[in-house]
Amino acid sequence: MALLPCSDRGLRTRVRRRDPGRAPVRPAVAGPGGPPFGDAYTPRPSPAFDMATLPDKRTDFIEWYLAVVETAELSDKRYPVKGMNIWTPYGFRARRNLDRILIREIEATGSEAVEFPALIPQTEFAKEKEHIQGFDAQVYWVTKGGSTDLDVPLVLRPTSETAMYPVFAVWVRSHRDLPMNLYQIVNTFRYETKTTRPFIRVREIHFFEEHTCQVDEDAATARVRSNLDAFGRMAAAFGLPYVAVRRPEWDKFAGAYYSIALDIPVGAARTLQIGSVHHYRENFSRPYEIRYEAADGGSRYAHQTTFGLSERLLGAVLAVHGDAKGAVFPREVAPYEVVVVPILSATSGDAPMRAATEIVERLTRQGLRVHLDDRDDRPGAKYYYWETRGVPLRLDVGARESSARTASATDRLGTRRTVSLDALETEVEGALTAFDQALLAKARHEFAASFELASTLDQLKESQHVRQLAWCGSEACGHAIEHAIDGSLLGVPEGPPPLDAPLPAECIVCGQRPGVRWALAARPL
RNA sequence: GGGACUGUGGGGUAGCUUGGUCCAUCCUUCGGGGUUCGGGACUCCGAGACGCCAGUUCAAAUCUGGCCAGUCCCA
Repeated sequence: MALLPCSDRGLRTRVRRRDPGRAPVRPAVAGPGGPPFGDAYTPRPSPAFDMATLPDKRTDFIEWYLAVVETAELSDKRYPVKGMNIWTPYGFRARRNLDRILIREIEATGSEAVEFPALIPQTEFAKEKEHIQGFDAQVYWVTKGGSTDLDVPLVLRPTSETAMYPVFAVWVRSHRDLPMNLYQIVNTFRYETKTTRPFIRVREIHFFEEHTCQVDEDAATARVRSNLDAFGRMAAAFGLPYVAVRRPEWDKFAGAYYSIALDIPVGAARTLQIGSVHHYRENFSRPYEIRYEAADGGSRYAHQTTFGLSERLLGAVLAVHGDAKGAVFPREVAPYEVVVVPILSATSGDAPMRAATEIVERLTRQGLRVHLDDRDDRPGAKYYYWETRGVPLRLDVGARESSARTASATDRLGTRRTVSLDALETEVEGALTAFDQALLAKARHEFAASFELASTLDQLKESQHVRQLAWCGSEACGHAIEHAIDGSLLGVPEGPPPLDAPLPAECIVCGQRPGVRWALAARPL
C-alpha cells in the first residue's frame, strides 16, 4: 500500500499502556549518582497491558488524555521537534470538521476569509510595546536567507496583528470601509517552554483568528458580543458547555483593552481556555495608524477586536466527552458519523455484505460521513476499534438483519436500536440527533457539577472544583486568591455565573471593599 | 537562566548498580499460511531495537565525555 489509509487499516502503531491499577513501578529514591540501583532498587514488574483499560480519567487525567489521543490515532507524537503536531489521516478529518464549523458560523456574521504571510518584519512586530513584550519570549526568529544574514530579521507569526495591521492602515480609508471583519485560519508559532500536549499546548498552532476594525468603541463592543454569540453556536456543534469570563487586568491579552476568555472545566479543579475575544480600543490602531475619515470629515482611529480559536477545541472535545473506552465525538466533529460493520460467517452468504454496501451508498448520498469496515477481522474487534475512535453510530448487519431488512444500531453512549432499511435515512438521522442530545446533556450535567461555591479562604484552598467566589476587583485580593489555590483568578463571568446563589456583600479576601462581584478561580490545565 | 533525570524493534518494556552468560527479554504490532468470525480468536512461519559521535577495555546496551532529543523541579 503506497499511502497510509485514513480508515480502519490504521497507522502502524498500536499503543499499549501499563495497567493503572498497578503499584508505581519506579523506585521513589533516585540518588544523584544515577539510577537507583543497589538496595533501593526494585526491579520493575513485567508490564501488563490491557487494551480495554485506559488510565483513569478522574485520577490520572493527563495520562488518560494522552492515551485517548494515541489510541484514537488522531495525532502522531513521533516528530523530533517538541510541540509540533502531526495530523494523521483520521485526525485531519476531525480538523476539517472543526474548521468547517468555525467557517460556517463566522461567515454567517459577515466575516470574510483572508490570508496574510507567516513572516513579519521585526520593524512591524515592534510597533506596539505591550504586545511585543507579551510575545517576546515566545517568538521564533528567521535571521538568515541561505547563509546571508537578513537586514531585518523576520518573526514567524505568533499571532497576526502585526502582520495585518500595517496593511489595514492602507485598506481603511473611510467610514464606508467599516466595519471590516476579516478572519484567517493559518498556522502560528509560539516557542513554548512548558510541557506540550497534543492539541492543547503546541508550538505550531492551527489558529483561527478574526480581526476587525470598527468605527468606535460601541461598534467594537457590539462586535465582541456578536463573536460571543457566534461562539455559542460553535460550542453547540461541539457539544461543549463553557463559561465566558472577563480576564483580570493582569491576565488580559498583550495589548488588549479587555479580554473575554472562553473556559471549560476539565479534569479535577482544572480549566482549559478554548478561545478568547478581545477589545483593543485604539491600542493597535494608533501605533499602526489605522485611521479613517468620518462622515463629519474628522480623522479617527478605528476601534479593533479579535476573536481567536484553535485546535484546542478538539482537545476540549476529547477532554469533555471522552470516557473509559476512549474518544467520543459529537457528530459534527466526528471523522465518521457512521461506521457499518457487516457480520459474516461461513453460513451467512453475501447478503449481509450486500446490505452493508447498500446502507453505505444510501447514507453517503444523504450527505453523511459513512465508512464500511470490511476488514477480515472479527466483529468484536471492530466494535472496540471504532469505540476508541469515537464514532457516534455503528450499524451492524448480519444474517439476521439482512433477511429482516434491518440493521442493528449502537451509538457511542451504548444506546441500541433496530433501524429498518425502508426508513434508513430518517432513522439514522434520528439516532444521530438523539446521540448528540444525550451527549450534550451528559456534558451539561458534568459542567454543572464542576463548580463549587467558596465563601472562605479555607474553602477556596480545599475545593476540588472550579471555585466561584466573591471578589472586590482589586489586584491585591486577586493575587491573594491565586496564591491560595496555586492557580489563576479566571475573572468575572459575562452574564450569570455558573452557580445561582446570592452574591455576598464582602470580598472573600479583604472582607470589606465595595464593588464585589462573582469571580471564578481554578488551576488552568 | 539554574538544577535533576531519561533515551533499548512501530508502541510499551526487561537487562545497566557489579562490562562477558545478550547475534538482547516479554507483551503488543507488522507480513504470510491455515482454522475461524453476533463483543478485543487460535495456531504455524517470518520481520523488527541498544539516540548520535568519540573514548576506556581483550570485551560496552551497561563505564566516561561531548552532542541531539525528551521529562520534571526551581527562578
